[in-house]
Amino acid sequence: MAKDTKERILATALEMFSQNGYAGTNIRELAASLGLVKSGVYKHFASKEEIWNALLDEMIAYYDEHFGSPEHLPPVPDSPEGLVAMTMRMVDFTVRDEKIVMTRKLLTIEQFRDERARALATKHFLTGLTEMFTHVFSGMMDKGLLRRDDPAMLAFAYTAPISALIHLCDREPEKTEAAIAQAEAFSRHFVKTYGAM
Amino acid sequence: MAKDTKERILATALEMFSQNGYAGTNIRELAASLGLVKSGVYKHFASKEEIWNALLDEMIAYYDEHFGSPEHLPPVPDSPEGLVAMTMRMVDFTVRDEKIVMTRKLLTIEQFRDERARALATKHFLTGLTEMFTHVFSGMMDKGLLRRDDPAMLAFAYTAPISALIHLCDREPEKTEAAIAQAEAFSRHFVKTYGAM
DNA sequence: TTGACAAGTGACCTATCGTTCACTATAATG
DNA sequence: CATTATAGTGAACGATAGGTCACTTGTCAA
Repeated sequence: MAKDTKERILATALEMFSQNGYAGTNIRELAASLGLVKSGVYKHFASKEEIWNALLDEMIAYYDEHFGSPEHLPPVPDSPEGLVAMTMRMVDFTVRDEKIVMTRKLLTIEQFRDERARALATKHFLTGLTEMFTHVFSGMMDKGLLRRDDPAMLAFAYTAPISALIHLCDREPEKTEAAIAQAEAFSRHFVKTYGAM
Repeated sequence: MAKDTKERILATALEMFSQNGYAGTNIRELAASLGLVKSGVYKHFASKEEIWNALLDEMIAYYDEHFGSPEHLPPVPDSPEGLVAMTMRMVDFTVRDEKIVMTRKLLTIEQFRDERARALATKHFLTGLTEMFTHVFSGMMDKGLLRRDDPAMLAFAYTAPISALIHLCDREPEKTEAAIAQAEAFSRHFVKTYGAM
């Protein structure tokens, strides 16, 4: 009946794959948790692997849509404190949005097995963030808010520690509050270190 | 015949688990790659899960033995360039030692499924490194080689980006050279930024 | 009203999983 | 030399995996 079954399958697949991995997930359970029997799943996807591919397609499309083009770059903050605030908004969102958390876990788990997961993981965890903050820091230097320096290096030095804390939240959710506090402390330390005097 | 079969099983299990995950590995293949038949494996381990547990025991013991106690802390460098050199020796070793690479991949893959893997991952990827370099930076500040600052914060700011590059090498080995070069550039940038003037 | 189609069911298929067991070869021990 | 434990074999086990298929149901258009 439900026309959105296909999407519900993908949503549940994300849930299960991100917890138990592709190999550790079986179609019976997936179907059962949607209130249908496994053969019903095959009305929407030809195979388990096709579910996996569709899920990756969705994740890649989502990433490109939200972070792929220059028009999605965040605004350049007007003050050092603005950078801290923007960062904390991003961190807070990314560790609390369940779908994004599951996406990260899935990429983390499957990065060694699947080529596309591998590529998306690097973009998602490293290069994407660095590029984004290269733009931010470049703009802040132009505004005289940051000491002149290599913006790409600063972006890497800034985003990698925060990314590490985000991964910590994924791994040990009970440490989320402490990790967020540490992210804020780090962000302030960063602006103190690199802020224009 | 071979008395070391038990260890060979563990070595092969590390190889396979780190590539395909626990659920994605089967005992038949594992046994075959050792040149024996699957029932032979059960002469040494009661179950697949026992192999997993023994492997984790080994990894935990190895970690505690090599990084667990204060006596294993690295010497405090005598110059900023000494810090760069020490860092690069560590990075070079850790991305080229196959067993350590596989250990990291295994922890990465299984961190969401197994409690002990989760705990070891946090130590291995985050807190262990931070503690180690907190000591290093504290010593360098005492020697007047680094500007006075919170050594724990500096250790976090230093190790997290390097850790991110190590993960990149695990994920995309063909980028190893570039990642190592970036690690060195980052290290130099760090000492320039925090070095005592 | 009817016909076509999409969505879901339940029984069944084959392959493979982890695991067991009776058995054999070997090598050390009394 | 007889014995006994160890390491390994090969066939078989039940369970479960992914996948198929004939069939039913509900919906909507002609």
